[in-house]
Amino acid sequence: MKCAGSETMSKKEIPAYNPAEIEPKWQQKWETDGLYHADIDPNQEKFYALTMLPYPSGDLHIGHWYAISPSDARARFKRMQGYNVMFPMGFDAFGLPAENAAIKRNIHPKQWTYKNIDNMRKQLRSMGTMIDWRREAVSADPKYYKWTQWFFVKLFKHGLAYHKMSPVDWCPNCNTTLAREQVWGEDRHCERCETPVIKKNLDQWFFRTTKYADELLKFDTIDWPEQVQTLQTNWIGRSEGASVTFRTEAGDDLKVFTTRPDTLWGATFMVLAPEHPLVKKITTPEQWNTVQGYIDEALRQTDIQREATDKEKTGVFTGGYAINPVTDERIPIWIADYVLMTYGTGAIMAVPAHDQRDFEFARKYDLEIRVVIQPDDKDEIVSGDMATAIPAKGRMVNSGALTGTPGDQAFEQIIAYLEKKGTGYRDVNYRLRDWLISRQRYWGAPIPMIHCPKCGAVPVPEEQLPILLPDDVEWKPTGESPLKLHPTWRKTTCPECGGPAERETDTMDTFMCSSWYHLRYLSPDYADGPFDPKEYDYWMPVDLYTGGIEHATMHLIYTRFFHKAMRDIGVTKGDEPMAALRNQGMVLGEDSEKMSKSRGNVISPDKLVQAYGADAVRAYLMFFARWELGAPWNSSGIDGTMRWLRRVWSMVLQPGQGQADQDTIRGLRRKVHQTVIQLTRDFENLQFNTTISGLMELLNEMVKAKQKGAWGSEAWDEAIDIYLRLLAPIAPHISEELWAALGKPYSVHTQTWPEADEEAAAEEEITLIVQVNGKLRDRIIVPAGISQEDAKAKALASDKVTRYLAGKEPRKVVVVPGRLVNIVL
RNA sequence: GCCGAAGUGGCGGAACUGGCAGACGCGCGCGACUCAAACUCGCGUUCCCUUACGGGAUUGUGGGUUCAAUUCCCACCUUCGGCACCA
Repeated sequence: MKCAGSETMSKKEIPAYNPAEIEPKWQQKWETDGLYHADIDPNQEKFYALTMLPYPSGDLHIGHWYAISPSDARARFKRMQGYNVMFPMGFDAFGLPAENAAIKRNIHPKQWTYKNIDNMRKQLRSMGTMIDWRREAVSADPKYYKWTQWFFVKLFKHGLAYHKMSPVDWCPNCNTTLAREQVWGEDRHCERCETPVIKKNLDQWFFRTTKYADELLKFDTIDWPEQVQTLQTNWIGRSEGASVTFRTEAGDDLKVFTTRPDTLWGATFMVLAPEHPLVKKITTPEQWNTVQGYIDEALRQTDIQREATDKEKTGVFTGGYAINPVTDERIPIWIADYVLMTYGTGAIMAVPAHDQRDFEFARKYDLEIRVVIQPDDKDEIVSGDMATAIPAKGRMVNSGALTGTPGDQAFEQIIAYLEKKGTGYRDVNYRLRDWLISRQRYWGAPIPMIHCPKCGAVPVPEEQLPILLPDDVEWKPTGESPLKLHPTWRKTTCPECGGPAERETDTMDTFMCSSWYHLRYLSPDYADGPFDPKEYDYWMPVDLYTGGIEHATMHLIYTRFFHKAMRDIGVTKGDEPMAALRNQGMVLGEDSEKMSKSRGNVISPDKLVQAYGADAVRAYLMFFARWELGAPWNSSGIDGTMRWLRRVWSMVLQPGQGQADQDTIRGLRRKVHQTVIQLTRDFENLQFNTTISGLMELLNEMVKAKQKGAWGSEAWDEAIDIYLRLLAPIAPHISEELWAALGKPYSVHTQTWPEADEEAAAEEEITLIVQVNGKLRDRIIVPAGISQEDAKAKALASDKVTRYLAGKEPRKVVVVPGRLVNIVL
């Protein structure tokens, strides 16, 4: 007889599980041994596992752990499966927070950044990751940004970088311009500091992302989440339609884009954006004062005020007229701020009967509303009776030669008509804008361009790169680029004519640095190019990229654009940089709010590591939520994970006693091999929470088997061996320590992933579910291979069933082999 | 307004292909150990009725398909994310 008491009495003294002792010990040894070095091996299949690199803000946040440690476990799993896995790390080291912190504390941004990097390296090591540190890349390092600049020059030479004067978004707090993607929300605030942006007219550098708009919409060769595909597709905003040219009485042609060319006969007026360049020419002298007044008013308003959708539409008549190219009628030209200069041509043909905005405008200013589309499922539309516009497709009416064209043909017919007439053509428009990359700040890669009064904008010759960032600079933000205020830095000579010239003083958006960091990891010290082609050919593309969804329309569009542009320039190969992408969710504070210092709900990973050890923190982060969703932190939850690791510890080290029977042994092996099958599947699918619960379940079974005397048996040794290998990716330290304690050959991390023995995993007996009218009435233990007839017979013979049958014949009996019998009365 | 995701016990979540809803863990309750507490271990824990046996309800709501629905279909509600006068 065995009871808790006798177990206690026979207990041998085993060392306590002390992560503070074993974790640094193994981290050191792995480092010394170069255990995680990833080198080209043509005989082994490669796996490039990449996690979005952190900004060196000072401390690793629990969010970094949540992003990195499950990804690390996944990479370790792949490695045990036999892949040659590269898991690199680096730092997105340029950027504003360094300058802001430097201003506050009066230390140099470089010093601040590199001090933080040192600290974060230490923290990343304490996590027990399999990072190959030889491949680390730091974007603020001249040997890195030399190539960022080199890429800029390449883009410029191939016509993909250009500068122009334009109204751009300016963050008055960050004192710099922002890309369209970095302006968020209804109030158009800065993505970083949440200050509402304003417009400034500046000469700025852009990358021609719009050239790749169509290709960026294709996702068929990559395994990316639907959500990211949708976000990018919406962001790019492709609209198919037509460009139509209207003559004006003032002489100039007016081009508009429309997605509804089939409504052209209903275009009864035109509207220009107030900033439209033709406004001056079109406006008649009598109307000039009114128009000028309206433009002044529009310019005084912020974008937010102007673009508020609930605002009543306003506008003024210019006095000018255009000619509708299909009706040859004179139609008035208005200006109104509901037409945006930034989309299409900044001018529209207004079809009030079939566009709600135009309808509201027409009603307010008493302009003609002419019905030209009649949907089949609606009564005849009478313009005077309309309460709203009818934007639906339908048969063309009042449309000259095309009257009667059915709705499904209208689009093609009108395009053919316009193209034949020469007044319009099929066209496509995008919401996507070119990427504004100029930043008026110090801590970034200088744009390698020279402005020569004679030759214009000339790229710095490649052999002169990098253009180093000077250290002796006043980096206080004044709204001007700090580099502009440096006494000597900007003065140079023109590489083309040799005359005096000036350097570009803006620096690059840091998203440019992070568009190619995955390439620098390949060979961070390579001096003959941005990367070693040998490394590229072996490792690229990235096999699994993980990171937050917040970059869907920023980094993840930029890096795809960058890759495609470089492919066309001949630098990279293949169409996409990252073959698969997965997003993790966010860890919220215990109050279910986003963690922030001001809320005081920040969880410090360092303190958790001190209290529980890295293995417990890693495991808890993998266990406590669905990885792709995230969840609020729960402080007591981690105690359960710690308890589990301690139980693993004593299960392995504490000997048992007795002799187990065959059923126990068979049951043990069954659970072990079933767990192998489950964990292999779950790791593959990044379902980290169930890998942990699977191991917890197996532990519970093993402890029971041990109590029944399984300890010391062959099956027990096999179970322990497999358990430690399954645990290794999740909790690398404790598994290594226990592996060593059992005298197994170093290292558990170079072992192969266990193969399931399907036969051992198979169930011999199953619980047959017996339902009556779909309700559970009985469970019967039967042999796994039971025939349908036998299952039916057993179910009908069940006492509990006969009670419900009450002598009647069932109408129907459904047998699902191996699962259940449903008796329908 | 448009696009997308998600709604399962007190909480985080599980359920591979339509087949036992609630695995695993937290929390909680009872018990063992202890002078006591912590740790640890054992048992219980969706809700309602019932002393019990047992029964009923239940995966946001309402319908539908099916022998059978957390899973498929339709409508709606809530929450979150994105976009927003995009012609």
